[in-house]
Amino acid sequence: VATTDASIGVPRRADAARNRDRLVAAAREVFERDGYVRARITDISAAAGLAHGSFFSHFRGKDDVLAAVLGQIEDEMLHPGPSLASPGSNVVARIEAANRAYLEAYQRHASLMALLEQLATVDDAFLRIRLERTRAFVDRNARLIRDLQRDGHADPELDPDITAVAISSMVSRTAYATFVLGWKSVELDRLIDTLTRLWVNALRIPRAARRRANT
Amino acid sequence: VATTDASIGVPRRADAARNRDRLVAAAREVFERDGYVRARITDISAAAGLAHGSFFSHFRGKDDVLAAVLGQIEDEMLHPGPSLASPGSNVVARIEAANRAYLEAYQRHASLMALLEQLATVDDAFLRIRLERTRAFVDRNARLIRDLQRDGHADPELDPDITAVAISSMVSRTAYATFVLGWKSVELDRLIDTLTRLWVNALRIPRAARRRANT
Amino acid sequence: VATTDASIGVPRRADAARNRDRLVAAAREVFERDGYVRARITDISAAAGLAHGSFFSHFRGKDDVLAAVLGQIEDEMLHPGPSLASPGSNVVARIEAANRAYLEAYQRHASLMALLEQLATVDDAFLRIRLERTRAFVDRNARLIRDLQRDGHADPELDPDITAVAISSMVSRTAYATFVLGWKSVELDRLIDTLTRLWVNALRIPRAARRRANT
Amino acid sequence: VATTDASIGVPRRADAARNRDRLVAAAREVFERDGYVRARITDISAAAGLAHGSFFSHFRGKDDVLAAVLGQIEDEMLHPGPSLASPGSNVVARIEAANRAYLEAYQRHASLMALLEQLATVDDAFLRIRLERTRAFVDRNARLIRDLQRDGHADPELDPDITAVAISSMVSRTAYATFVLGWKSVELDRLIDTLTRLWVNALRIPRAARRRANT
DNA sequence: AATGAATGAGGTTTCATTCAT
DNA sequence: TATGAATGAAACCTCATTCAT
Repeated sequence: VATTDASIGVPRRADAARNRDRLVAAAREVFERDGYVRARITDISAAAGLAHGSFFSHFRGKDDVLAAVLGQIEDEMLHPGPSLASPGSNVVARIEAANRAYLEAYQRHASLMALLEQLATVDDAFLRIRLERTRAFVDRNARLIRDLQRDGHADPELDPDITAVAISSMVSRTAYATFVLGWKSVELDRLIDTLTRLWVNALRIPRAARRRANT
Repeated sequence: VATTDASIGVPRRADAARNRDRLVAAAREVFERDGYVRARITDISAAAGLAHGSFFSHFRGKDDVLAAVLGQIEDEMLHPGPSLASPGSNVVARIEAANRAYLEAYQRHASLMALLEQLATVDDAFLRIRLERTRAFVDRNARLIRDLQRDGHADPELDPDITAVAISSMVSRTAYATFVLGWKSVELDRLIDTLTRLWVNALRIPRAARRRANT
Repeated sequence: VATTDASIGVPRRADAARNRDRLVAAAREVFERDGYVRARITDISAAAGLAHGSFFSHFRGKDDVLAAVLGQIEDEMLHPGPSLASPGSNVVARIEAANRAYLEAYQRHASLMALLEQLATVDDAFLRIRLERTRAFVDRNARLIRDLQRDGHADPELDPDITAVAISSMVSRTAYATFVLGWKSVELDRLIDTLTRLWVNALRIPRAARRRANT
Repeated sequence: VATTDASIGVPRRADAARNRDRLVAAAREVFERDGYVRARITDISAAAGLAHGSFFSHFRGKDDVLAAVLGQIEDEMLHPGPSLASPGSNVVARIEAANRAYLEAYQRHASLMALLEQLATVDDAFLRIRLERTRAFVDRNARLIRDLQRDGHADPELDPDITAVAISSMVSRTAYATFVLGWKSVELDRLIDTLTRLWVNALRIPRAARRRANT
C-alpha cells in the first residue's frame, strides 16, 4: 500500500497523464461504493472509460491505485486548519476552530472517511499509516493538555495521554456516526458546539477561558 | 447473517455436535486472524481438523458460520453488567461501574471486538445489527443525561442526544485503541479512572456526586 | 446397469425387504420427476423415508437401483397381450389388439416411458437393453410381414426389415408424442383406430382382412 | 438456451472470433461424444486448445455454448430442401424428394441428431424449441393430408392430425434407428424407397399417382 | 500506451460413497 | 441393518495479471 508516489514511471504521452487521473478518480468512486475488498479492477477501468488491461499501464495492482487515491485524499484532507497548538488566540476558540475544520472536512468527505475506516480494518499496511497520522494528532493534543495542566487550566488528575486519545476518539467517532452511519440528522453548528463544550468541560478548562470562547 | 440458531438442523449424533463446535471455534480463530473476507472455508475446515467438504454438513457457507460465531460472541459479551440506569447508588459510582464492566469485557474479548469492527465495515447485515445494539445503549445514556439535566446535575446546555453519542464513542473507541490497536500499554484502573473522570467532567456533574464517587 | 437381480445379497431381516421395496418405489418416483441424471441418492433415500446411508445397504449405487426399477417396469409392461404372431384370429384384428394393448400400457405408464426414452439417450448400457427388446419385437413383425407377403396378403415390394422398423417406430413414437409430450388431447380409440388403419394400409393388407377387422 | 447470437458481446479481435469458433466446434464434439450432461467445460476448453478460464471470456456457461452449437446446427440443418407443399410435380414424387432430403441430411449429421434427441429429453428449454419445429412440420403434413382427402386422393377415414404425427414419427424415428442406433446397414435408396412406399400406401394414395412415382 | 483476450490459480459447492456407532 | 456424519473428488466460476497486436 503505502507507496504514495507514482508506481510506473512518469507518463510520456500527453493523454497518459489524463488517463491516470481518470483511473484514480474512478478507483476512488468504486472504492467508496464497493469497499476496497470487493472493488474489481475491471470496474475501475470501466468507470474510467478505459480498457481492462490499460489499468496495468499505470498501476501495478489494486494496492497501487489505493496508494494514489490515498495521496489524493491526503491533499484534500490534510489542511488541518488552525492547529490546536497555534498560539495567539484563546484555548476554547482554538478548540472550536479545530473541531469546525475537522467536522466540515469530515462531512465533505464522508464516503472517503468510510473507506478509510474500512481500510484500517482490512489492510494492515494502511492501518499502520493511519496509526502514524493519528499518533501525531494525539501527541499534539497530549502536549496541549500537559501545558494546560501545568498552567492550572486543566483538571490535573487526568492522565494526559489517555485523555488525548479519549478526546480524539470522541470527536472522530462522533463524526463517523453522524456523517457515515447517518446516525441522526444533526445541525453542524449544534454538533460543533456540543463537542466543543464536552471537550472543554472534560478538561475542566476554567470559566474565564470558556466565557471568552462563547464571545 | 446473525441468526443464532443452527443452520442445518440440529445434529443428531454426539460427535457431530462436537465437530460443529470445532468448526465454529476454528471459524472464529480464522476470522480473527484473516478477517471475514480473506478467511477461506478450507482453512476453517483444516483448523477444525475436518475434511473440506464436512464444513457443508454443518453450514451453508461463510455467512452461515459467521452467524454461529456471532451467536457465540453474543453469549459471551452480553452480560451487560451493572446498567447505568440501575438505581440504588450514586451516579458517578454507577458510571464507573459501567465503564469497568465494559472495559474488562473489551479487554477479555479484544480480538473479537476487532472482528466485530471489521464486520461492521464489510457486512451490511451485520452493520445493521450493531447499529441496533449501539442505539439501545445510546438511548439509555441520553435518558440518563436528560434526567441529570432536569435535576440540575448536568450541564443544561449540552444536547443530550449528541452528548450520548459522543460519550459512548469516547469510551468504545478508546477501548478499541487500547486493546485492539494496542495504543499504549495502559493500566486498566488508570484507564477506567480517566474515562470516568472525563465523562463526569464533560457532563459537569456537580462536586457532591463526584466526591461520593471517589469514596 | 443391466443387472436385474438384487445386488447386495438376500435380505436377512424382515423389515429389510420392505425398505428395499420402498427404495425402489422412491427411486422410480424421483427418476420420473428429475430424470436419471439429476436424481440424487439423497432424494431417493428421503423419499423412501430412510437415512441417506441406508441406501447403500441395498444398492451399490444409482445404476443399481435403476436396474431394480427397470425390473419392476418389466413386470408391469411386458404383458404384451395378444401377440401379433398368435394365430387363430384374422390379421387386422390381431394388429388392432396389439396396438390397443401397447397404447393402453403406454398411457398408464407414460412417465416411465419418458424415463426410458431419456435413459436410452443417456446411458449406453441401458440403450443396449432397450435395443435388444426392440429387436425382438421388430423381428417378430418382420416375420409376420414376410408371411403376409408370401401369402399374397401384403405389398410384396416392401423390404420386410425396414418396414418392421418403420411400423414399430410409427406406433411407439406416436405414443410418445401423445402421452409423454402431450401432443394433443386425443381420444384413445381414435388413436388406436387411426394407427391400425395406417398400419394395414401401409402393408396393403387386402380388403377381405380389413373388412373383418372393422366388424 | 437456444439464443443464436453471441452471448458475451461481439469479439473485437480477429483471433478472438477464431477462438470462439474453436470453442463452439469443441463443444459440439464433446457434446456429441459425452452428451450434454456429462460434458465438462474443462474438456471443451482443452479440446479447443484453450485455457480453462478462457471459456468464460466467450460464454457464460454450458447453457450458453449449447445455444451457440444449436445455432450452428440450425444453419446446417435448416435447408429443408423441396417442401412437401411445393406444387409443380406429382404428390408421390414430392414425398419421395422430401424423404430423400430429410434422410440424407440425417445421415450426414447423425451424431448431431443424436445430440438433439438427447437434449430434448434433458433440457426442457430445448424440448420446447424442438416441439415448435416439429409442430410446424406436422401441421404442413396435416394440411397436405386434408387436401388429398378432399380431392379423393387419400383414405378419407384417416384422422389427418394423428396421421400427420404418425407419418412424421415413422420417418424420423426410422432415420434415428438407422443412422444413430445403427440398426442395420441399410442402403439409403432402399430406405427411401420403402419409407416412401409405406407413406403412400398408408394414405392410400391412388394407383395413378403411385405409378407416376415409380417412373 | 491502449486494447481486450488468454491465462490459471484460487475459491466455492455438490454429492456419491465410506464408516463408526 | 440403520443411521447420518465424514470424506474428497469433481466441477464450476471469478478475476488479477499477462501479453500479443
